[in-house]
Amino acid sequence: MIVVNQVADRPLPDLLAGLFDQIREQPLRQVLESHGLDGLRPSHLRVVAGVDESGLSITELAQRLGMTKQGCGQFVAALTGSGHLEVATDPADRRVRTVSLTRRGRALVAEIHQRLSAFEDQLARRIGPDRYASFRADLAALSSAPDSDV
Amino acid sequence: MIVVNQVADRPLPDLLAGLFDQIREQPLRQVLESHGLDGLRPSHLRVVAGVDESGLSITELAQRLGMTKQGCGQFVAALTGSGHLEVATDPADRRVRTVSLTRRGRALVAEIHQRLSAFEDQLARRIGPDRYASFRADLAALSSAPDSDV
DNA sequence: CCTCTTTCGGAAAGTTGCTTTCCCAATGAC
DNA sequence: GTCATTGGGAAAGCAACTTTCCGAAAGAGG
Repeated sequence: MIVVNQVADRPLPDLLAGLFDQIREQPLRQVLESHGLDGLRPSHLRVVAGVDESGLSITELAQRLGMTKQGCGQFVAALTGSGHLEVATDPADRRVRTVSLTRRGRALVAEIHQRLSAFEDQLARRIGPDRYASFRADLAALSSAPDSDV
Repeated sequence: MIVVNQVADRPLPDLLAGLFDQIREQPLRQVLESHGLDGLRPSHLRVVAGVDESGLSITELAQRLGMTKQGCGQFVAALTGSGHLEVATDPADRRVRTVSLTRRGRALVAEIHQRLSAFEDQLARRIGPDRYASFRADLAALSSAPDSDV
C-alpha cells in the first residue's frame, strides 16, 4: 500500500502559518534590510502601515490594529525614535496625541505595499492568476468572524 | 460618494491573521475548555498533535514543528505534567528520550482534529463547499516555500 | 462653577512562546 | 582510546504583546 497523501490533511492552522512565515521571511525582511532598520522588526511594519495620511490618535490606531493602546504606544515610541512617525498634541483636546507619518515613514509604507504586492505576484504565478484571485477573495471573506445575525 | 470597498485591499498578512485568530479563539479554545486544561494553551495543542502513534524523539518532534529542541522540550515537559505525553529513554541509545501519547493524550488529539474539522465545515458553509475545497487546496499549495529549482 | 464620570495615554510589571548560549552525557568514527 | 558529533536540557534572554494601575484632561449634571 503506497501512501501518497502524506500532507493532504495538514491542519489548517499549519497551512496558514506556513504562508504567514513566508511573508515575514521574504517581503517584510527585505523591507527592513533595504532600509537598514536594525532596531525595527516585522511587527513595527504593521503598525506604521496602519497610520494613514490624515493622522490619528493612539487609541484609534490601537483599535485599528486590534491591540491595546499601551502596546500600540510602545510601537509608536519606537517608530518615532526611528524617524518614521511623529506625534503632536491635539490642541482641541490636549489628552490626544495625534500620530502621523514623516517623509521617511511615507517612503517606508510605500515600500511595504510594493514588496507585499510583488510577493503576491509571485504567489499568483505559482497557482495561476485566476486561482490566486479566487483564493484571495475567499480568504478575505473568511478572515473576519461572521456577524452573528441579529 | 459612497465608499464601498473599504476592506478590498486589506494586506494579505492581515487576512491570514484574521482567520488564524478565529481558529485560536474558537476550536482550540473550545478544546482547552472542554478538557478543563487550565495550565495548557493553544500552542501546547500544536505540540501534542505532532506526536504520532509510534512515538518519536524530542529532536524529531522539534524538527517536525519547526522549533528548537529546547523549546520543544519545554512544551513536552508541560504536556507530560498534564498527563498527555510520556517520555521513555530509548534502550538502544540512552541519549534519546522517546515521546509518546498517553490515553488522555490520544483523546485530546482526537478532539483537536474533530473541533478543527467542525470549524472547517463552518467555513465551507460560509463560502460554499466547492469554493472552500479550492481555497484549501490553493492554500496548501502556497503554504510552503517553493523548491528552488536545481 | 463644582463635582463626577469618562476618556486618552503611559509606566511598570507580567505573560506567552519561543531562541540563544552553554553545557554534559552518550554515541559513532577512526 | 581519542575525537568529533548528536540528543537533550538549564538558564537567560527576547519579542510582542497584556494587565494593572495611575494621572491629566474633557464632558455631564446639578
